[in-house]
This record gives sequence, structure tokens and C-alpha cells, in this order.
Amino acid sequence: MHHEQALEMLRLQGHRMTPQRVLVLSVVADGGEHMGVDEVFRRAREVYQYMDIATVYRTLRMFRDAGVVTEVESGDRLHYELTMPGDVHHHMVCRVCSGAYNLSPHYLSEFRETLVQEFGFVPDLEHFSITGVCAGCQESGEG
Amino acid sequence: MHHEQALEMLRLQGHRMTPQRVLVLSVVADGGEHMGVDEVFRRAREVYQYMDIATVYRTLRMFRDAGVVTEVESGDRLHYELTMPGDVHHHMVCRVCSGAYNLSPHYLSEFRETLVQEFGFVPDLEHFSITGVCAGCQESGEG
DNA sequence: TTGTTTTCGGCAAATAGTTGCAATAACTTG
DNA sequence: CAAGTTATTGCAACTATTTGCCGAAAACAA
Repeated sequence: MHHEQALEMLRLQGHRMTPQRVLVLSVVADGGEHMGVDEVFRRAREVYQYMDIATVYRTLRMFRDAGVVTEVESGDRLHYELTMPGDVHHHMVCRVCSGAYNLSPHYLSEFRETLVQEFGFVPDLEHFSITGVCAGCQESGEG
Repeated sequence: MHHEQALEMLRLQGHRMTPQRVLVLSVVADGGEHMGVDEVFRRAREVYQYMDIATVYRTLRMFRDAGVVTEVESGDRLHYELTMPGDVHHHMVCRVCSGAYNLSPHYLSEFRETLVQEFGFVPDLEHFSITGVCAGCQESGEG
């Protein structure tokens, strides 16, 4: 998704376009890989020095609910990235090095179906991330 | 697992047996279903009025690492239950009613194998819980 | 442009949970 | 049982994140 499309989506959903929101969106869009809240905050404050951390949290949460960013629980912190409709993926987060690796949703679709059919339980796998130890850290014997 | 066995396990692992630890263990053991940290704290403080919340957190974390209690992320809070070696299970937590349903580990074993074989990533599925909407809340149209 | 409505932002205070530190108490040895 | 060692406690301060409040600003109408 592009910057402009995201703004359009937000407007269509009736959200007001404030300088703070435009700024947060551009920071996340320029960030590339997913960014921690504190990093979004620091970069935004470089541009607008009165930016408040609560505004960053509220804005990112709203963006997530609107579907323009994706929230990743990386270790014990929240990270965000611009939603890429053609590239939906989950994350495997390494508990040793904090590295995040993408995982195609097809690895979970069967599991999802099973839960729905056997228990009628509809899991939230959209913002799904799995903690564990990655291959590299395993070799280092740090698992 | 029983109270006594848990104490024995802790002692064998070299942990000191303090009144605070014995108390926290008995509270969790008597609690039945899994309990929130605040509830463990409140009940413990009824018995020993100087109990500190930090002690409760540290004690439960240590019990978890020692294998005598199981940690469940219920919604956005931590819950604990006495580990039952014959009854290992995961949890499906409903985001609407906060209800928790047990899930046999066999539903995840295939998924686990896939991650290990394809990515060398060893997931932490021991303390695994899945958020979603349960069958009951689905009917109520609250999903 | 001005006025009206309603959402939003900034601040401060609250939340759950963690951590550093000095005092204390549990285990160990004699 | 007393002394020494070291883990553990209680406290306060800290983390990340959320929330209540109220003035400010966005959207929209006239």
C-alpha cells in the first residue's frame, strides 16, 4: 500500500486528517521494516517537536483498526509496518536476538480451519506472531 | 501435580523455601482454574499482610521456569495455574467474553514440526494461547 | 468567513509488569 | 546452635502502554 492510498482509506472511513496523523503515517511508510513505537515517536518528534507519545500510540492503534498498518508483537513491544495487501504474512520472533522472520499465512490456514470446524472458535491470526528461537541462535547454543 | 510434589521439585532445583513462596503456591493450588496475578496477590495478602506485588510476580515467574505452574496470557494479562503433567494443553481465549478453552497440543504438533523442518525455527508453544471469538459469542453477533 | 459540531491532541495520571538496591532471611558448614 | 554466604524480600522507581479530561482544531454548513 502506498502513502496516498492509506490517506484515502482513512478519509473514506471518516477519520480526520491531522498533521500528526499524516506525520506518523509518513514515518511508518518511510521506515521500511517494522518499527517500534519509540522509534516512530523519536522520528516524528524530529519533525514536530510537540508530538506526544500518547498520540503516537492512539494513532497507530487507529491505523491498525483502519487496516492501513499491521501490528506485530515483537518480543514484548509493539511494532508497526505499512500494510501490504499483496504480502500478508505472520511473524516468527526470535526470543534470543529479537529478529523477526516472515511466515506465509498458508502455514496457518489448515490450523485455522480446524479450530473453526471443531470448536466454532474463530482465531485472530491476522496480528499473529510466534515466539521461539531462530536457526542462527540455535547454533550459537543460546536457546 | 500436587502441592507437596511442587515444593519438592523446587527444593531439588535449589530454590529456597520462603513463607512467601509457600503461600503463593498454596493460593495457586487452591485456585482451581487459572488465576490472575492480582487475585493471587489479594488472596496472599489476606494471609500475610506484608506480601508485595513484586514478590508475587517474581515468584510466579520462577515457578513457571521451574515447571510447577503454567503461565497463560489471558487477554492482556498473565494468569497462572498449577502444572498438570498429564494434562498439557494450550488455551483459546475469547476476546469478547474472556472465556478460556483448553486445546490439546496435538492440534499444534504438525505446525511445530513444519516450522522446525522448514525454517529451523523452534517455536515456544508451551505457553501458547490463541485469541479469537468463541462459538457462543459468535451467535450473539458480538464478534 | 463565521459558526457549530464532534473528534482529536496534549497533558498528567493510571495500568500491568519489571528492576536496582539495601536489608533480611534461608540454607550451609562447622 | 552460631556464623557466613548468598538468594530473596520489600520498597521505590522505572518500563511500555492506556485512559480521563479539557481545550484545540478538523470538518461541514450557512
